[in-house]
Amino acid sequence: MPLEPKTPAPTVAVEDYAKAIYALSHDGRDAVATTALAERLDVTPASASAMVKRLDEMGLARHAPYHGVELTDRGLQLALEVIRHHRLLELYLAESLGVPWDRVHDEAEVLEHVLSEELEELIAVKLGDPERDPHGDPIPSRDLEIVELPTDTLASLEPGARGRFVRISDSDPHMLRYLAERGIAPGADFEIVDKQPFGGPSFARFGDAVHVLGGELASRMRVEVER
Amino acid sequence: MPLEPKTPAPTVAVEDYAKAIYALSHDGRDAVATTALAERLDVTPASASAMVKRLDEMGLARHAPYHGVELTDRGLQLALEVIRHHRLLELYLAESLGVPWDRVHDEAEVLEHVLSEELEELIAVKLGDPERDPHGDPIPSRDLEIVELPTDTLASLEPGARGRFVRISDSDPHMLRYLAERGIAPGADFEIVDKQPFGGPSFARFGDAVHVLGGELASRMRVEVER
DNA sequence: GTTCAAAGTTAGGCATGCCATAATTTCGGC
DNA sequence: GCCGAAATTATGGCATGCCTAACTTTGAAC
Repeated sequence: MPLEPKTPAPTVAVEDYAKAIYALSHDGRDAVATTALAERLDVTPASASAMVKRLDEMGLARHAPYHGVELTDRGLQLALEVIRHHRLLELYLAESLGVPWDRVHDEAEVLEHVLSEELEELIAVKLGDPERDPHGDPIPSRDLEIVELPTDTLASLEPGARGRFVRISDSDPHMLRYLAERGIAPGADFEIVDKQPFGGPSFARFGDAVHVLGGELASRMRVEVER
Repeated sequence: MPLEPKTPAPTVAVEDYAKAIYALSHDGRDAVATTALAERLDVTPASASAMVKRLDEMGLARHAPYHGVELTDRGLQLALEVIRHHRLLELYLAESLGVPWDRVHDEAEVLEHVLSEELEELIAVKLGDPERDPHGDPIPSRDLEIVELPTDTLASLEPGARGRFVRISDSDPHMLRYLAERGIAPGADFEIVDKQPFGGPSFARFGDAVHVLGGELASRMRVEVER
């Protein structure tokens, strides 16, 4: 029996690079600058350059020197697989184990790289093949399809606007805790009551209470606007 | 603020060595031979020797050259912590996610090294601070106490003996699957019906059915004998 | 006590993986 | 065509953990 040219299992670093490229390519497929990648992963551009070269050799990315990286189909698959792991884990940890909303990200960040396909499947089934994680991020389906809905930021809305808060980046625990403490979670409907200009806070009514949402926070909160 | 002389997090290999030393020292504290360690971990004696030296330098073991290794208190703690992770995970995977009995070991083997203390705690609480894993192995308590009950092997019993099957090593999936298929699990009461000499099979009645248990299997099944 | 095999150790290397600094090249707008 | 920014290469370091080969120690047999 001839030995297959077995692909070695991707390392954690490789998976992180694939995820980062995916995220920076606007969840799609345009080219990503080495420097942007380096910054996001907190390494020097030289290191990122070297890794990108490796991803290319591994067939996970196409690297046009001086012109950025793109994921290949296989690279995209890898990225989506890891993201599926991450988001399923986030939801699972929150729902089944009661890990606080603002803590699930860090746990998932580690576990995503070691989750077996078998466990992934059991978790997905147990959760009923969910489509979004606790932060409102879409979970790639079993066959790695993902639907990224275009959204607005809450900060962009003027007083009188109504909508639904649908999503927020999972990477800033402080913002998450702040929102969690106030009972604001993806899925909540709101109405903009007031807004200060120049990056100032928005005042939004969620249920009965009006909350003050600082400019930075408001610009991270993704919303669907009621038309 | 002066920097603490922070101990670097133990690597997976270090944790595995600590576990192996613990297991080979008869769940206790006598010295373990380098070669035995090497064999169990499937490395050469030279490699084991080098690693043992490192454990010593890390303060996890005491290595008396040519006279074996023992775990220090810290090493023992580390081993028990990892074992607690492993066994809690085994039970959790089996109970909460429905991972088959004969598969939980391999999954736990990976996850034990990355489980955070927070998750460990949530799992322990969710399971109600269990004392045994699905194979009947005792789970170290929160403060890392562990009670290893002395047991006999089923193979050592003569016809007429009655007892309870309490434990079997988790590391051989084939045996586990064999038992699982026959509905034999730790906790089951049995009676020895017949036994062939010279490592031959034992015939044991579990419930209504009499099962044939080959010599090797029977000698791995730990039992409490009814007095 | 000497001897000798087994057990154990050291010496020296190798492979992987990932990062860094420094020096150089390329790009693209002006 | 020049120039600064972006990116790349060239080199090297460090951690891990394994191996083989050669040596040392131990302890039991005699």
